[in-house]
Amino acid sequence: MDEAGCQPARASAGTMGAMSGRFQTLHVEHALTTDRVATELRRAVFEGELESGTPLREIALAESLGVSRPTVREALAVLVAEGLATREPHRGVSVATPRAESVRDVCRARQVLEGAGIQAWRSATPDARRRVRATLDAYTAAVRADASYEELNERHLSFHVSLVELTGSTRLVQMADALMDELKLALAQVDRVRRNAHDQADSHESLVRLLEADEVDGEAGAAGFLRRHIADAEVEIIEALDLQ
Amino acid sequence: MDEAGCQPARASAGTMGAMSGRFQTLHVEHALTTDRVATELRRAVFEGELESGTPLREIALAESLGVSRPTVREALAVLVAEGLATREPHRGVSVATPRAESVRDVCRARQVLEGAGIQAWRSATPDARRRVRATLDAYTAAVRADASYEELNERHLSFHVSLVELTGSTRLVQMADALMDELKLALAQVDRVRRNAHDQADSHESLVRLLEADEVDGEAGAAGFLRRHIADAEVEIIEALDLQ
DNA sequence: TCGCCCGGATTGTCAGACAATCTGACAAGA
DNA sequence: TCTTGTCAGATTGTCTGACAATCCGGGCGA
Repeated sequence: MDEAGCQPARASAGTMGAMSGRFQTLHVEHALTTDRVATELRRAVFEGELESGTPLREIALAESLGVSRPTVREALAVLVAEGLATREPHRGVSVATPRAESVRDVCRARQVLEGAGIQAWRSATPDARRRVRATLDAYTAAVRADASYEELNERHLSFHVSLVELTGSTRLVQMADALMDELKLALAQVDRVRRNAHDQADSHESLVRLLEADEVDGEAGAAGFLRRHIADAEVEIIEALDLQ
Repeated sequence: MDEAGCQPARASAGTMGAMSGRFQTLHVEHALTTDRVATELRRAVFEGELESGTPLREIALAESLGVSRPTVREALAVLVAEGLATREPHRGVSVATPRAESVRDVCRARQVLEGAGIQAWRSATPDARRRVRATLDAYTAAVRADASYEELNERHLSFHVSLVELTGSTRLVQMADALMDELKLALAQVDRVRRNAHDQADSHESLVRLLEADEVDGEAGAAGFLRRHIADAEVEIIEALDLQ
């Protein structure tokens, strides 16, 4: 039921936009220009073209994107609502600056959402269970194929979202998507140096093996595994941010 | 959580330039009109003035609120982002219609978020623990004082949010707030008939007693209590909706 | 009856304008 | 020199007016 094209084109734009390459301006059929602009801005943020803290001037964006200022304003409001940018009254919108505290908060929230997914493993639909395996396989395949940094990120985070999908709640999945977008923003600010952190595919394989063996609870089960995994990711990202 | 409803005194916008004493533009809570409009629309939705499905015409709203159409559009975008309204391309924005499925989904999500709060009881800050007790007391006091339906709702849901605050995660609290807003929307559509459902204060008292006794886990503990409580609320709301 | 076209209504988007406010720099005074 | 007041430029928040695209309901013809 997640694949059924629900009406809010915005939700899927977040996860699909970064993967779908660069044909945004041409191929979108009846996409409203506001969404187009928002998607373009998201892409620029995720790919690090816009550094954290960069002010997003309405007039400059309107001219460079070939749209009007009200349209830009609406798109900026979307970005702000998603937490990817911040607005200060009369001082405009700028790219959000991920602080260590916000990374900790995001990871605490991930802990809850993904943990709920794992707890729901036994009662989850076979479809959702298959999807966990599928997203993991896609991730490991991308790792072996030496895919781009952005694609690895995308597939890695998609796997974690698929854990939340085990709960069967579209709202929880939406929340997880928003959290992942914030992480993508933070990761985009990290210098390209640590792009090699993606040999964790094996770790995820172990996690899914535990699930498939129905070893869910406890510190030795999938739950504990996930807790450690997210905690590791947290300190890793924070360290990367701290040393700029 | 509701700020003092500041109706900004924007009376005479025309005749101000010619006089002498022109500095001293006091910094009163510079409420942007977009936020004012969004707040007003939210209030109208929560108090049932706008029935579910009512189309929100931009021009009509602009005239009746005394603002321009772009401002209304921005406010509507906020409502849509919050899930209180839905936009269909080229057909405009209308008040969201809570379906049984969405209520189920909201309750599933609440189960996860509030459950996480309860699990975090022992590790929560004393401040957060006190807040749970405080919001409960405020709720029961309102019940005894025979407060208005809206106020009872507000305090009831505030209590549930305070459970999520035990996690210490601002993002989880934000998510809970959004869920509660959706519930408020659904409850606003329910006819006033079942306003008597608010003798549950005792039930909440039992829940907090379990927490304060550190009896968290298990079906006999606070966790199980919460699960049953939310499940009950779910069927209650859905039944109320189904019989229109 | 069914399908097609049409005019009104509404949205999506644009252009231009203005006041309020913030920023940065420069001049005046201690 | 350091502080302070003022000012011009830049930017936002909001308004007005306009236009094309699209959707809706109704009349027309087959």
